[in-house]
Amino acid sequence: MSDKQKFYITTAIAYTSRKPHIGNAYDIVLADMIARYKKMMGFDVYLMTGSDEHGQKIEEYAKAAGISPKEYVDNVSSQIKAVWDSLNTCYDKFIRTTDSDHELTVQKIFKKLYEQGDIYKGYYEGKYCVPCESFFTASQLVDGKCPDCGREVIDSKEEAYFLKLSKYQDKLLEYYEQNPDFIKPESRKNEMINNFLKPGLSDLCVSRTSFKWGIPVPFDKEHVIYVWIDALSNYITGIGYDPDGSEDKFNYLWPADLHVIGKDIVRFHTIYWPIILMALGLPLPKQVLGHPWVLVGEDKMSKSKGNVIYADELAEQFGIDAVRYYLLSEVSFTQDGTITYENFISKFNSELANTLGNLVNRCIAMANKYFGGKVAKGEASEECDKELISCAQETINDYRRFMDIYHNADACETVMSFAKRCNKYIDETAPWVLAKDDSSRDRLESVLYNLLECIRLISIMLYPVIPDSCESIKKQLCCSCETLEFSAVSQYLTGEAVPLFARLDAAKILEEISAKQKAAQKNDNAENVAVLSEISVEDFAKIELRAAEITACEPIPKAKKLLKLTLNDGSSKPRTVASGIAKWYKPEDLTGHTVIVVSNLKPAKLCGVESQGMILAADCAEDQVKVIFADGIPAGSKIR
RNA sequence: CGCGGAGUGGAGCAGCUGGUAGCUCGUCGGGCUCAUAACCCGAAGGUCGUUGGUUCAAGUCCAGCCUCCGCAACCA
Repeated sequence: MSDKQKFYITTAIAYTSRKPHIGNAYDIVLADMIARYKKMMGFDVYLMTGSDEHGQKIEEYAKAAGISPKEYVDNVSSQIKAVWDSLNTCYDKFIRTTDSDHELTVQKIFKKLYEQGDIYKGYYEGKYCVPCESFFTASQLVDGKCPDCGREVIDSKEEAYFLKLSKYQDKLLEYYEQNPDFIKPESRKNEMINNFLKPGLSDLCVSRTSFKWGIPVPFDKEHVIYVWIDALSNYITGIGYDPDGSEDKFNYLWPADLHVIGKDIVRFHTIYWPIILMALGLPLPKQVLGHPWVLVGEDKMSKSKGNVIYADELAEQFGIDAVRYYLLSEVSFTQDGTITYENFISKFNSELANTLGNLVNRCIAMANKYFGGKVAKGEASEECDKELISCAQETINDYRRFMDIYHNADACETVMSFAKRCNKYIDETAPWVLAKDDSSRDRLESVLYNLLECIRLISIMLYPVIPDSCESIKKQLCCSCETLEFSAVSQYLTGEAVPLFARLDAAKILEEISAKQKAAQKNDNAENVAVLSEISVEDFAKIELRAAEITACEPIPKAKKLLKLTLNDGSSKPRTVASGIAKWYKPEDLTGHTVIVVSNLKPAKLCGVESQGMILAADCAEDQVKVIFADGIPAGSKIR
């Protein structure tokens, strides 16, 4: 295919439950950066990404939306693709697990593994709570009873297919040992060995009967193939694997050189996936990179918290490269990165606009102003020249070293501090002073040449991170030389100076954003006032409310949010109620007060305490709850 | 003793295999004017959560404790 060495890189495929947020997008941006870097280093790169589209959740979401699962995933998958595209990512293939060739191959894989005995039919044994219609493992039970309702559970068996993990366990450990770089970062590998491999693997359940939206087991229509074999196989089905004879493309590309995934799914990629491959007789991927997450402030992003940031919207507002740069320079190799608008703007202004953008702009401007853009290589004999050049060389070395091990944030930092060094060089040489004196014309020219060379090197190094901006630099330099070496160009003829990044007005933007968020929140609240449908008097009559005096109150150990209340509800027996108000009330604040209790609520067990009813409380504001006191009303009074 | 992560100048972070505590932003003072109110220099500011231990020497290793944050359990 090519005389270059191949590099096959994949991202995790995104789950089509909803539009991906910026944290999900980190995966593809990181992979894209690596892909671009590897291309630059002369590899024949193939980057695959895609969407994971089966499963119970999607079945449910589609049902709730009143459309078919296929319609649902078609919609979300195209959103995923749109977000990826909005970030200027250059993937070669976008696979969908609903692609017919993928589905067909997965069935073949399943069948092959079954026929050779690596998959067998067995029973998923567990405890079943009939009223809750739920399965639990023995460890999930509370006092041997249903953790949801506290009632007795029965032993139950469900037919299912299993993959023999245990059979390959030793071989897998051996692979870890022989390939010390298989899992990165290192800490994740230790996690896998200590938590899963050492205790011993139990066989993996690879089919389900509880939902239909999946690839059917080809020889047993009651079952669908569960996510493991379906989703993980994308890495081979997407490039033409076939148990009956694969395409050339597969033979060329496999094994993958790098799986880029989030740290939460390392286990699936370093235990289940290699074992599936071993069972298929295929070589294992060379490396799995489990990257950290992007958090919003302190929190994980979630829709319910209302702190979701979408990459495409951010790119729309601030520019594609701004988003790429933020992600790639902020999220380090092992530690979660955080994103806030404040940080985003501050980083944008200080690093992209002030340090880099301004450097390029002032240098091109000077080249044009003093030499009409025509700047040739000259002597670089002064001390500061030598320093600059050796700094350039050092930067290139460090940059390569970091990029080769995917320390993207460190690579960005290295290049940025080199840009700072260039700014300093301008101060040291003061070209505007040289320009005043005709006799220092040669000196001025070589100073500018040195700067333009440095800018060229920076644009090459940052290309994988901020491709559009680096293209723009190239255009301004009118130079297509991509040799990562100082002094590779003999003469420049620069073009018009175009600012790369316009500084952002932080105060103004933050104000706009908070106004927008407030408006959105108001909308939410307005909707919440009347979201429930009307009920009849009869419905209301089903609820029994009584006044009850709190006779005792204590915290529940192990429960952060719960208080255990003992109530006198007028009856002879004290009533116990667990209430999630520990954050706002101390036990002594409540004892002696009278409250209103829903007295005919089905009891439930919470953190080991049986709660017989609930007390009324109001959600007053964001994160503020007030109990409704009914002091003075005799205990046991019926409320209507 | 549920699992895991973290506690370093005002903020956000580096500090791997132990030997004078660094970076970015912010603050203050100065310089420069080619450039995007940018750029450059200097200063202030930390007993590196706490206690004890190992060592000639500990953010850096060990043990205990405290606090914060996720997850799990959980707002009946």
